[in-house]
Amino acid sequence: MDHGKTDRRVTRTRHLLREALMSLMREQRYDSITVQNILDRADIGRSTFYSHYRDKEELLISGLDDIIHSLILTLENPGVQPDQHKLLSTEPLFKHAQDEFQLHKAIMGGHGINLMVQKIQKHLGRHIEDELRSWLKEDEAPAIPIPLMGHYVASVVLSLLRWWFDNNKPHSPAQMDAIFQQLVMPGILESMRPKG
Amino acid sequence: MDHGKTDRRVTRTRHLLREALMSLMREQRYDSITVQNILDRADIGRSTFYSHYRDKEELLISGLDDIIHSLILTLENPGVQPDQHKLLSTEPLFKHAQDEFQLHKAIMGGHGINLMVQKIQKHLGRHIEDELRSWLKEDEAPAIPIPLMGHYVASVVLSLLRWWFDNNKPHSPAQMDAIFQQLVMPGILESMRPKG
DNA sequence: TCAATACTGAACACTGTGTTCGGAAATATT
DNA sequence: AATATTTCCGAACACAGTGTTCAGTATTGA
Repeated sequence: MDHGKTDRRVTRTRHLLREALMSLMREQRYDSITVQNILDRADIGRSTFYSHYRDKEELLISGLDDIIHSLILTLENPGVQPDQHKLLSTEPLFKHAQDEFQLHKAIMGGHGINLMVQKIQKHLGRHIEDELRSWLKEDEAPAIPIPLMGHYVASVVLSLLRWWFDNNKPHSPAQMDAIFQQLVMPGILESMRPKG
Repeated sequence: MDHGKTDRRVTRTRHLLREALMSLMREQRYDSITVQNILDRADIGRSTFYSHYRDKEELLISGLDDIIHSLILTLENPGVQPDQHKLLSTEPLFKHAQDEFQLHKAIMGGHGINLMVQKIQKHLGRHIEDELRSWLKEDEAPAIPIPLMGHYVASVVLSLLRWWFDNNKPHSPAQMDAIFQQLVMPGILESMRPKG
């Protein structure tokens, strides 16, 4: 009935591989990591690897999709009621990044990791677009294209996150969110007024 | 006396290699370009390549440093008098990008090209920091760290540039600069007031 | 116990890297 | 023009990493 054990086994192997890659990414840049490195650390055979993943990049993506998903959820459901003066709360993101420091560092640090950043940026951008659109009354059109604003906000979030890491987290998540709001909201509010 | 010919010859070879790389980057991502590809396109021998550059990345950087330099100059000397309501004019940048479209596309498009973006961002960030500091009266301290603001502004500039490319340049350079000002300046001005 | 499924690891072909070196070609010097 | 110097050429080589194959082993489920 519950043939979960077989599946768990498969999952376990994949899990080991992901963990090995993540672990290695904390020590060296993604580009310089070898499939053999991963194999050694995970203690997994070569052919086993290739029976699960087409190549290194597929492994990377598979591991990162989970993280992205949880990040997106974190941002989209901040557990706070909507606020006309707050586009989105980035505090949960910074908090998440603080808790899972190593992981985020691995993500932000690497070179071939930009897929990741692009992906987050895309999701986040879309989410922000929706949020912005909901602010508009019908037949209103903002001075700046909504998709551009989404792109803008998403890139700022990630840019602040990167700065925060590169400078060893000199502020608390709440402070970082406050900075974000302070930098971004005035321009957004200004631009959302149809005839400024 | 004028032994320029020898130097020109060397320069010519290097130039051919750079051009070949740039040309290839317009067609495929940097990562997938082979040294042999470059050699073939430049019609240069293998050992000659390695007598000039340590590896592919060094060639990339050598070619890009020039571009970065000219971009930085463009931004730092916009030929416009300083303006208390304008942190920097990005119009020259967008204009430059329009004129040298292929090149910029190659720069923004690639994968391993992030060195480039990082470099520009660093220079630009520093320049903006200086500009911001000049706005402050002595013993004033802004609510948000100056370096963070520099990082923020630089990342927005590059982010807008990228959006502009990805969406086939739907606006004029002047319009893009206007959008930049509109999004960024309110938050900056707000944050520069020492006690808001 | 038997069959199915998942893992192993050695061997292999292949692609790309960076080095070496004898000789050719271009350039500079006299 | 003859010679010396510098630069370039390209084949050959050793090396590292990729992805595949396959016969054999270990695990699991009935």
